[in-house]
Amino acid sequence: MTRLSPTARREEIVAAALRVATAKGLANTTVRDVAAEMGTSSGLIHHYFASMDDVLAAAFEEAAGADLANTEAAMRACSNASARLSTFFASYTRTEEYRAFQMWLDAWAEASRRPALGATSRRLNVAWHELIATTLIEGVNEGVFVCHDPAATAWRVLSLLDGLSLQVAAHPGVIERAIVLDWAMTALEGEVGLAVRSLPRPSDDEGRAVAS
Amino acid sequence: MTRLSPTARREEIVAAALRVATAKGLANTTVRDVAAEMGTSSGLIHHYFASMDDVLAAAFEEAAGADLANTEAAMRACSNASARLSTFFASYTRTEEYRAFQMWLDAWAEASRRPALGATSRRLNVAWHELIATTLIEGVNEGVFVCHDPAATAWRVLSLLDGLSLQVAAHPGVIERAIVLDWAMTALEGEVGLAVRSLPRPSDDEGRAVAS
DNA sequence: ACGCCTATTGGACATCTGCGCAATAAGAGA
DNA sequence: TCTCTTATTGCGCAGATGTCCAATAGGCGT
Repeated sequence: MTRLSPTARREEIVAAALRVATAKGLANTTVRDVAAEMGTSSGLIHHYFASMDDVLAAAFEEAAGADLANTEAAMRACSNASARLSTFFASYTRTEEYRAFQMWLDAWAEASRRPALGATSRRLNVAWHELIATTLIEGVNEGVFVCHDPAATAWRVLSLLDGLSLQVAAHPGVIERAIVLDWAMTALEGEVGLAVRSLPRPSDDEGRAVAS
Repeated sequence: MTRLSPTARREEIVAAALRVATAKGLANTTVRDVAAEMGTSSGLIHHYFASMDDVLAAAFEEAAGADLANTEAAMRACSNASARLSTFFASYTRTEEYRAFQMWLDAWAEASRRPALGATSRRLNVAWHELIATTLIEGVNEGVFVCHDPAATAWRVLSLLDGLSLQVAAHPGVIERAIVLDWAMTALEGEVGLAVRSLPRPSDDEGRAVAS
């Protein structure tokens, strides 16, 4: 259709791919889907991306990277490590649950088959881990957390959240989504020597208000 | 080729599908792959299964169901809850890591797209959960565990293992597979009020000897 | 030895997939 | 207004996929 600049077109392709992937999953997103979403020909996409793998990787990066950046920003606004952790949990479950966690499932499953998507998925997962690990170290330095191996604890917290969210997304009804946050925070409290429920739980109203 | 009885042929289809799925993932297993693996025509498969979804579900059930049964049997041979938990961890990481955890990744991702596979995946995940929850309750009754919500703790343990194993499978090198078991057991010890490292860690030699 | 049931064949069918390429046209600069 | 770069088209290609079906043949019971 209308002739766009390379950068603008590239961004629109990624945006369209993300819209399709959010609706039907990364693994089910095809070149023709994206072209139809944009209202252009399918050949156009290969003029900007060497392979579909690259398109999906860029779309995934767009979505998950934005979630990560939002969470990071929200945490930076907190004055202490405990508040940052609470914000992390609230932000994680908000973005991961209300948005499409199915995209993460697809990314993990496809990681071994699509190199670019796999590299992106890996990089983002590591970034999430470092976000937690950094906060744990800050908490230890503040004297409020007891944690002998922040990197290990961070992987456990992240993996626990992923594992629980995975059940919510793949097997609806097996775990009530509303309880995931509480369970994960309880586990972390045990890990860093806090009393159960000492980290304030964000209320459901709060979470829903921001998510809409 | 050789004419088999319906039950025998059905079993061979499932076995062949499992072999293919182990090699290249559930999501990448096609009717023709399975037929080629058996050395028969592809039409034969639809004489026994209404859809490919059913074939994959049966193959996944065969694999994951066997792992579950083996773990259950090994745990039943233990005399107390602590030993049963140690056996659970050893058995889980042995089967899940040395075998193809990729199959679980595919099952979770495909669960929303393939009804039969999704139902099987759900059922098996719930069964794993109940295995842990039951053992936790036994430990509480024995007076060795302190656990206010065994069902919640069981979901946390299982999800933590899934989340960690997921990283090992999807992003090789990000987490060393050898350390997953230790991390998960450490987390559980915190959950049930045991001292760190009080649950005996199965040695690597042990694990590798049984896995071969 | 014969007949019948059905396991098995082998390919047709319609659809989808990623990718590539020659042709077209839009728009910026001269 | 003309030219030239290149964004965009539209389709072709080769291969894959799930499903279905008429035809074949293997083997059990008579």
